[in-house]
Amino acid sequence: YAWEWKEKYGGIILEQLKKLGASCDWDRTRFTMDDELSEAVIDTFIHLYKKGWIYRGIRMVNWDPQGKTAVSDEEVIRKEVNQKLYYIRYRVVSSEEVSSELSSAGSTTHHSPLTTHFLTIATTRPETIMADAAICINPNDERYVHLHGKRVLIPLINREIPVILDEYVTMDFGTGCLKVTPAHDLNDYELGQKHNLPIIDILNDDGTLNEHAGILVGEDRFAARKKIAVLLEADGYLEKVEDYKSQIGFSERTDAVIEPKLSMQWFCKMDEMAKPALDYVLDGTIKLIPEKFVNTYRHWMENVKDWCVSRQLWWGQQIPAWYLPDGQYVIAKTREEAFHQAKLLTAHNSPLTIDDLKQDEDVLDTWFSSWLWPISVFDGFKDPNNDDINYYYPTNDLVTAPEILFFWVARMIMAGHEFRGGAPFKNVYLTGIVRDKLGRKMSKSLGNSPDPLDLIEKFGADGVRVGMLLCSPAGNDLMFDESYCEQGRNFANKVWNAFRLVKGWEVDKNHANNNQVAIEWFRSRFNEALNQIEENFAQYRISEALMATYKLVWDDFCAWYLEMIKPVYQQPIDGETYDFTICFFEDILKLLHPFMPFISEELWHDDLFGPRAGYDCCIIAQLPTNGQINAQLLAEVEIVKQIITQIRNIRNSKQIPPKEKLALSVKANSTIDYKKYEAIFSRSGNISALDIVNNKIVGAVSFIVSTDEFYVPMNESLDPLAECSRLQKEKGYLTGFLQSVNSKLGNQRFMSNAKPEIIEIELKKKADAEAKLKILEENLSALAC
RNA sequence: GGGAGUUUAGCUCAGCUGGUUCAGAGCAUCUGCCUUACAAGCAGAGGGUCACUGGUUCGAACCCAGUAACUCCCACCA
Repeated sequence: YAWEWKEKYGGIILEQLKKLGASCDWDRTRFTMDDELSEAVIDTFIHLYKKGWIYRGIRMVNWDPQGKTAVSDEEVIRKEVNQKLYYIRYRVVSSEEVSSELSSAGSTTHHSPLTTHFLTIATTRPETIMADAAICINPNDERYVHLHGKRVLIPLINREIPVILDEYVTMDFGTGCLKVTPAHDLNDYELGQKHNLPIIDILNDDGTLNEHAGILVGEDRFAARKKIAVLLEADGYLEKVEDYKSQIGFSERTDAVIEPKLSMQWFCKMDEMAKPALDYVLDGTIKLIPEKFVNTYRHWMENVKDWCVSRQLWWGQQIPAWYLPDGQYVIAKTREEAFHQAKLLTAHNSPLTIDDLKQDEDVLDTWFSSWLWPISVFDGFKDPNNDDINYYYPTNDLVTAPEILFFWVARMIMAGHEFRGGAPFKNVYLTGIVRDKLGRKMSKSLGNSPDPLDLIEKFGADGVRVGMLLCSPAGNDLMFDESYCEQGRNFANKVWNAFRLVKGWEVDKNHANNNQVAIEWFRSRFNEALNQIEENFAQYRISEALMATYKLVWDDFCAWYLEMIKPVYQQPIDGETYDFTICFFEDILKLLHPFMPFISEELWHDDLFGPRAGYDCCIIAQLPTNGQINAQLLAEVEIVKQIITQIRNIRNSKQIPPKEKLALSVKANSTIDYKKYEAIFSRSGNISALDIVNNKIVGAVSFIVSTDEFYVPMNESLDPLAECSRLQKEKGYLTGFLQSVNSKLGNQRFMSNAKPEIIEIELKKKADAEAKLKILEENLSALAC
């Protein structure tokens, strides 16, 4: 990782070291990688060179004239700056030269002879006119049809340049005439390439004008700008000057204005490598998760440009190119080999010595070593058939950030194909970017990134981890907020408290187990959740897997299961229930471990779970395997839970304390055997007795769950009016619901078009609603209202 | 300018070939409880014109078209 970021931070590290007073020639100190990686990088470079995929070419770099170095894109800071837009006249050369006085050029608005013999361009950089290679106009621009095929003279130096046509020029910006300066602007360079224009570089490395400029030689670019404006003005070439705001790049280190500068660089051809790398992703050999990145990836790969692999830095792998004094070069692994090759290039009796060779001072792009990572990390270059690489290549999952999908991931795929003949991994999981609550990227300059150690101090390592994972929905950025960590801490606390409860139980082996239903229910519920969690993991939905685990532990295990089996105060628990509970708890620890490694491991080794052998650790414990699910039991317990909720509601609304026992009578219309759940009603609902009845009970609070009727007798008499309005309200809702179902079923086109199972569901909805309505009406009439 | 994506409850997000997972989850909020594991808790409750407009369909959060806002990547304007 240090290597990966060296390009970005290498300079900063050097500065710091210098400040500390380290004494050596830092500017000439190279930081290189370990020998084996270094060798692999050089070998692959040579390999690609021999295939003809490495070549030298011209590229525009960001040049810092003050630091006299090239700077990377990340080190260029763009700022909005007030500038001047200079409107400059160029004289059109024509056969019928009209001699006219330039000095009285005040009236250009109407058709004076001037407008036909001059064209006007707008530029923020008048000092570069000496580097102009052409004037470009849009072929569709009707204003300038008369200029097609003409030539113009650059003011002051009177060099003749052509007028070229290209749709690149926007007609409504400036004057519609663009000066083309291939040496000092990237777009102009490309335009120049397209139209075969000469490249005239008028700037020295320190930003002063060189002899190619012809005038103002030796002046700094900004001084030259002012002076040339004066000269143009004096000779009547300056039409006007406007204020103009635009973005300008500044060097991060020296704050100098960045100068685009053409330079020779090493390139790696991409088209032949991109094709197979694209295919791996399109044919599913490599899966990108989330899938949306496939589109981006394809777009990139189809429009890939050749990769500039050389960098003007001191830290990095030096390019294995060696120059002869005459400018020729050879590519070789060592100086000796280079010398050997170089001799072949020179005449027989050449005086060339090995010391005459000069190695290229540029280094390779950081990604030129990083793309080898999946192979080099297992020593796959030096020893291509070793056990590790055979086992780990291709690996299952690569987890990385989407912003380096192209820089790193795509290139690893290319390198994998080229150097090992296959994809380096099967799945790429792209994480989100961590942002703060306001959606801003976490960064040092904004100061909005919390210190992880502070967070851990506050919420615990598990709490912070859970917090991070809770807000990591698959494929989205994560909006980080401390409250998630708080939730994580609370969850860890909950687990701890559940442990304390179980730990405190007295066990009586002779006690009978009357918790079979609860135990069987939880086992089913656990298996159901396990399926769901596995499925979430398989789809890389980490936050959802966590939430499913969270709910299993908090709701099902703590809130329901433990409450169901919890022995009454100071009573022992039976041995069987206890043993099952310990097993469940242990399985839960295994599920929790990926999210909460510390607390789960800590509890794992407590003697509550029995003695552990030396290496019996939660981290390597096998996850529980899928077991049976009793679907009917699960469904029935859901109904039981609803009933208990209803009872709790009654307590709430009638201000009955939870400690006071209530009786419950059931008039079952379904086949559910409620007696089976009596223990649960008793423990979780504090129900004294469960009676199965065949008739309605008058004077009791009634409610309906599913299609069964429940009655809770009250000591005090009920307020019939309040009961009545409650039932009326429910009736109103049901009637409306039934109406909508009926209208659907009455619709001919629905009946003929909808799938049979949909119709069946609608029919069941209708039947259920009707049954409920019937009960409600009976209850209402019993209340006599 | 080119490309990709997002828009569902106060917040962060599910919603998997249009119909029981259809309007959901967690957090936050409100109400009542210091009930013997847990107030960092328990028990309840409220809360949404599924960005907007139109279309397709018996039926749209979901499909199509347009509009708006936001985000990211790449290229950057004389």
